[in-house]
Amino acid sequence: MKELRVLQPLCCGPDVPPLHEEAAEELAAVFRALADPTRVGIVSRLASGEQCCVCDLTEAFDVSQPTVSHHLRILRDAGLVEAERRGTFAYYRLVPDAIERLQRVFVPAELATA
Amino acid sequence: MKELRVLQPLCCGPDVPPLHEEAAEELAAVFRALADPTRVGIVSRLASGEQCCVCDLTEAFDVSQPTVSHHLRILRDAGLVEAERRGTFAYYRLVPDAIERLQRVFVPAELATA
DNA sequence: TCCTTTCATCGAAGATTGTCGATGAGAGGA
DNA sequence: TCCTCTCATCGACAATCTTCGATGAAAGGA
Repeated sequence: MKELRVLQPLCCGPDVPPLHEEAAEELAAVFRALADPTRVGIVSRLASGEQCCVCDLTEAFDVSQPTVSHHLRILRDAGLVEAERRGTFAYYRLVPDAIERLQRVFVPAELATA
Repeated sequence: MKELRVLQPLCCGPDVPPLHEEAAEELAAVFRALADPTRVGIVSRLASGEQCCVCDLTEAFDVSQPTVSHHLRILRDAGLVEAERRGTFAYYRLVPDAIERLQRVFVPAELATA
């Protein structure tokens, strides 16, 4: 019997049957972190490989510095970005594998066989 | 020169350089539609292939019927699900390719060459 | 025709979110 | 030591979101 299943939980392999309430909440939390155009822009920018300090992002996205810090905190809490302090600067980068993990959530139906 | 770029816009191919403000807003809108555990659950359920009427989903997710209708409207507006009326029932299913389109948004850095 | 069933919409209440200015903490130069 | 620079946190306000009960619309059976 082939069970088609498209939205996969973040944590486990492709053979976890339903999508528990807990997994749905966890997935929704990640999507919530990406549910803002400024945050999408930040992730996209960091995803191009470069590290950015907060002042770079503040300049790039036309919002105030506290707002950028706020967005970075949300992305950090969601496990999407991480920071490294050098002197007075804080350099942000994507968490390695964060994107790959997200891509694996969307498994095309014809490939998600059980 | 290889330009690494991970978050792709929804609309176009993989060779669209930055992520315009407009594309970021469009992406964020889709993520916003998935930023709720009930909606994640609905999409996951529909993604397993079966069609569901509203009363099925109301029974499955422990929220009221107007709330389910509200969530379905948000998913519909985001282009993720579509409805077909048969008699007094409304059957919902995933929009074909909606998941594949989403998966293509997350392009692992080492594959996104320009 | 009248009643029932299914679903969408309306209006309201409470919670969450995005944004800012003000402020604080920490590093480093003069 | 004092000043400057970078960044995080706080407090507040407006906007948005989630949820519900009440109601309306459409289909169909008795």
